[in-house]
Amino acid sequence: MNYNFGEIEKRWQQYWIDHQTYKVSEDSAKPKFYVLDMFPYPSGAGLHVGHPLGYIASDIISRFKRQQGFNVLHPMGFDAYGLPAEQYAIQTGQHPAITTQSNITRYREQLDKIGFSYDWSREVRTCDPAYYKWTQWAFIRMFNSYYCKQADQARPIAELTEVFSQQGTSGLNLACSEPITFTAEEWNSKSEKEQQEMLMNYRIAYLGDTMVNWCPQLGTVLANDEVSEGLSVRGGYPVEQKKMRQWCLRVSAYAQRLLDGLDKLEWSESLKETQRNWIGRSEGAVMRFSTSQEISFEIFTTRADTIFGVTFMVLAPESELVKQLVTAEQLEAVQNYIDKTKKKTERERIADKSVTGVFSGSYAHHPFTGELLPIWISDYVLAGYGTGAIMAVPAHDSRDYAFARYFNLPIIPLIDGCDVSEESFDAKVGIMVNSGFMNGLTVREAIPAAIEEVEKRGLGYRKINFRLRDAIFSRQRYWGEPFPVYYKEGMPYTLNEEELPLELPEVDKFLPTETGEPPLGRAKNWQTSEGYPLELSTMPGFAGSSAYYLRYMDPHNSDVLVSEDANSYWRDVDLYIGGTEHATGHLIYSRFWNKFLFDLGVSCEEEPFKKLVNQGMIQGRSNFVYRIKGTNKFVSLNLRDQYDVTPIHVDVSIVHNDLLDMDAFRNWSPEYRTAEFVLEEGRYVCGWAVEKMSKSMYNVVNPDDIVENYGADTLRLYEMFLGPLEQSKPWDTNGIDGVHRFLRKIWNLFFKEGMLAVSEDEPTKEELKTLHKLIRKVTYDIEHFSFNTSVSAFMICANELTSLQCRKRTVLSDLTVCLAPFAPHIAEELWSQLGNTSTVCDAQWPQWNEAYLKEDSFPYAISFNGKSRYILDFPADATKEEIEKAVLEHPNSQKWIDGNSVKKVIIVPKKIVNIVL
RNA sequence: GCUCGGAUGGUGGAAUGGUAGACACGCAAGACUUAAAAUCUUGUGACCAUAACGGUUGUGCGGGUUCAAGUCCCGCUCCGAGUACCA
Repeated sequence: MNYNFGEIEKRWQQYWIDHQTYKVSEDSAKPKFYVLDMFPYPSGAGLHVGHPLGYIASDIISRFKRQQGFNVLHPMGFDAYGLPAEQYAIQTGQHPAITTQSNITRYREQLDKIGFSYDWSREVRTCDPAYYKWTQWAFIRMFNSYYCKQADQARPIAELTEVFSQQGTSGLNLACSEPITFTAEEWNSKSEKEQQEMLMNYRIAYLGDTMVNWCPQLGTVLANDEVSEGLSVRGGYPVEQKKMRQWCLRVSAYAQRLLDGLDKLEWSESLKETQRNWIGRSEGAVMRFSTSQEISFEIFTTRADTIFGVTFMVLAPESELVKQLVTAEQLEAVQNYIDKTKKKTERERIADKSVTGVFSGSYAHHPFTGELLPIWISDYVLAGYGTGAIMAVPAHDSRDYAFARYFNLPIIPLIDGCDVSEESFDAKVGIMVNSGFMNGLTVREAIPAAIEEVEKRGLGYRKINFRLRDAIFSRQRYWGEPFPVYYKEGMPYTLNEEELPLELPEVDKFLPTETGEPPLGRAKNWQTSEGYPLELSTMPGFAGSSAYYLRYMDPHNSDVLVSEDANSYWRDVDLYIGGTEHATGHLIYSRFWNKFLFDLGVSCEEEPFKKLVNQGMIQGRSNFVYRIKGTNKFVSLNLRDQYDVTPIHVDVSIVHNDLLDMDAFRNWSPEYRTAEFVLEEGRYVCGWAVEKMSKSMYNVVNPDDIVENYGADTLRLYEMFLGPLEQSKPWDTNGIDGVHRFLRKIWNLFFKEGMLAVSEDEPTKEELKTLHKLIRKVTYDIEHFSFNTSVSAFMICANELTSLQCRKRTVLSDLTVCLAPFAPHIAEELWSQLGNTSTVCDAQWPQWNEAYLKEDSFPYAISFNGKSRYILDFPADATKEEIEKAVLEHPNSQKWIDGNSVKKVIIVPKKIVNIVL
């Protein structure tokens, strides 16, 4: 009987389906374990070999935990809303639902071939109305909530209107867009519409006029995490700043909790750091500056200690203050400057590092010295951060320094001995000078002292600022969740929860309307039953992925997002595996969303993902042939220097171990039909390079092909064997034979000349040692996500058992159980061949026995005067005297002792044995 | 600029401060074969040496701690990732 992986894998996959092997339900008798993959967006290209990497790792953990007696929840679904399907729809007219469905079908086929232990009965799709009902439901709840900073949680907005009518805003500390105060009388005298407008200031989901990232090519706004270096992440189109009225989520209200929560999570330090930077907490002070005009304005600074070094002020061009502070003489120059900066896209503004700015004509008064400080306008100050205005301290801030140098403004150094002739001194160290009451203090002491003084004099107050902005939640697109919102007299109202889901309507075209409205403007009867118009934007991609892990707990419940029973059993995700690219997007939004649901009492854990592992990216490994210029002749890699050649990408599927299949190459493209080759040693060797996996580089490897040629078990093992899970690495099919060979070796331990040849004899001590070494190593490795070394451990074990000719049932049985998480198909087959009637996934994970692992001998390190060292083996129970004697009699030691005046010999196993001569 | 990673043979990569290079690929030699493929066996960091034993050196560079450093500490170089006028 040969290892016929194709037949075995197909048969067992069918068995698992027929027996619903991986279906799980709540079981209070067992501890739970929730293993989650980041669900994929089903793109048209299908899966390449890099996608399953994380899925294989999570599947190994799932199967392992199940064998250890856990009740494992391991679901999968699809993040089905997204731009590519819609872009494709615009080009072809094909409805995105159809494209998405066929892509999902293809993904599912590809995933099924790899033998994952998903409970597919729990599948969710974000575009399914039964699913997005709960996305819309959460939105309604956010709309109907405000954030109370005293209680530090979200609360129903009805509570707030009650309080407003009794005491106005007095005594309240609320997260809001604009800080405003009013009395109960003022509130009560407002009209319904005016009250609604004021409530917008506090809702967690609110409609706000904000500067947004507008992408003209995509025809939609984008969130900050969807923009990178001024270009859209999807598509790479330029993005510009534009003021628009948009739905927003008050994520910023949760900034501190999002920051604090990180400490308790088992995430990689680098990912936590990325989130900390994104949240961007900075402690400082707000200071008020009066001006030569009627008004005064506030700035934010983290360096209050540098107040005596302020020589000018700067406003962001978009700041409201500009209008108020510009003088008549400067009006034209300022207007020109603002027009110029407005024309720049975000990208140009970032790329252009040259110093620009214009004087407003006004002056601010220095709060301590009363000196006049010119107020400038420059785009190096951002409208969106702090107050959109700064105090400039050129001596101690490099940007202020560059500006001061360019416009010839004074620079006052404040730290003893610092040299600001060439550059600013930004470091927060040194002794203060030229600083009035702070003179003689260190910078560390001066910062709090300055804030204290500012507060005492009533010039400002301590303030913590966050970089984290509210999430912009509207997209002017078709293929997304519709908002459960309608408009009455221009004010938004949400639908009742009973009216959900509000299904995505059909449209004739997926483009904006002639009047520039989003595609939903084309939908017929897009209004409530009372005839009020419905919202035309749809929700962004991250909406549907923000709470999907909760839905998996109870995916078919039509009454609630997740029942209390299901939620209190599954609680949170014990292990989440996915890519780092979601660090500042999905992983922030999800945490925010979950915290909101936690405040509502829907989710019983405040953090959704306890442990998170980022699998590395699998890059492509391209192959090249070298064409001699102007010919159809190709020269092998190591001879190419002798010719003038052009490297050409060649499809990796016709290259094996970097050797070109020349016939296949001639058939690959008509262009190469007549290709000739210059060979080395009769072979054509291709060059290679690590590049992104993409069609144009001909380096995409499809997992289906690997499964076809080597089997799913080989693919699974090989992906793990490639290197550490978290490391990015190129895919290189070259080494796969070794892994495949290992599986055949395992197979051959069971079968001899086509027959099962398993012995019932008791295993020997040596055989037990080999087995238990494996169990210990693999158990440890799985718990530490070191799958590459566990595959090695299996290979060593197989080699040892082969050379021991070990065919003992007890040994092979445990070996099979250990192998099951990695290579489930072959393990099932061997397990059933051993006569078991249950599946190997329900077999108990074996425990190793230390007694079998005891070493007979132990290596001792012997060093002479700390200058040389030998390692000698001694029996584990050797006494100090025996070791001493043996060391001194050892020829190497004698040689060493004779030629050198040795005073001290040290023998070190775990404990040090000193021999003093 | 800042933050976080990383640097070990021809290649991918192993090494709780304790025999560096496990395991695998590749390569070489051998066995089987008419031959090739497949399979199996042996060898494989570099240098020196040998009939054989063996020796020297070696984990990006320079220091340090230690009986002992790829691993810990200090200072560099290079590479990768993220982030960026965040005051």
